[in-house]
Amino acid sequence: MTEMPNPSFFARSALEVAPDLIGFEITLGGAGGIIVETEAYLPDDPASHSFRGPSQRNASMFGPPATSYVYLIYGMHWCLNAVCLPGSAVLIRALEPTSGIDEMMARRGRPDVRQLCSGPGKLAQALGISGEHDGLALLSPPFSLRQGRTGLPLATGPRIGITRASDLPWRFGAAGSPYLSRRFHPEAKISPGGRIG
DNA sequence: GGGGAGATTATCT
DNA sequence: GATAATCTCCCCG
Repeated sequence: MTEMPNPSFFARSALEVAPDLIGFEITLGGAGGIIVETEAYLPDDPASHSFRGPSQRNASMFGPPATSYVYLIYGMHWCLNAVCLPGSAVLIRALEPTSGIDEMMARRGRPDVRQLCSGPGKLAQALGISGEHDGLALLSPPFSLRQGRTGLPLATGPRIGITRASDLPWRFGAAGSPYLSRRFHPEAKISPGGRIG
């Protein structure tokens, strides 16, 4: 029950992996938590960094599945992705903090647990993620990924903060979790631990 | 508790 | 030179 996922877990469309990652626990150097929010980015997706093909920044997105893709946004925030099939990735958007909480609070400079990992930039800062963590294997130290919780009620909605393809409901999360970057609309709830379609 | 401004820089046009 | 998968602070009500 607390096993690492098989590498083939990530050798699928990001659209399948993104909802399946909800409930997994990810840590870096012992700090991290339960994944409660993700977004999918695909190769033919205008909002994806891979849309115009490989480049220096997005090289990791074309590497093997289960690789990290870390990039800097707005000149100051790092974001962590899990690479799936080539050119696709899942943005890890929010965690429910479970381990290394004191350490994460120190990195964030805030005592509020709800503000530790409730956003892609926040969780990267809390876990100490930066450019040096780009292109690493997510299933090997210093990262760890394991099944945490099962049966979480799943919600979907439009992705956040993008200008292109902003209507697609490719954001996934644990409905009602207090650790989301933003709430989902109530009717966006899918099914307890269910699959997407 | 919601809306808006500003921060700050790698990457690509 | 414009853009960007964000966050925080400040103001308003």
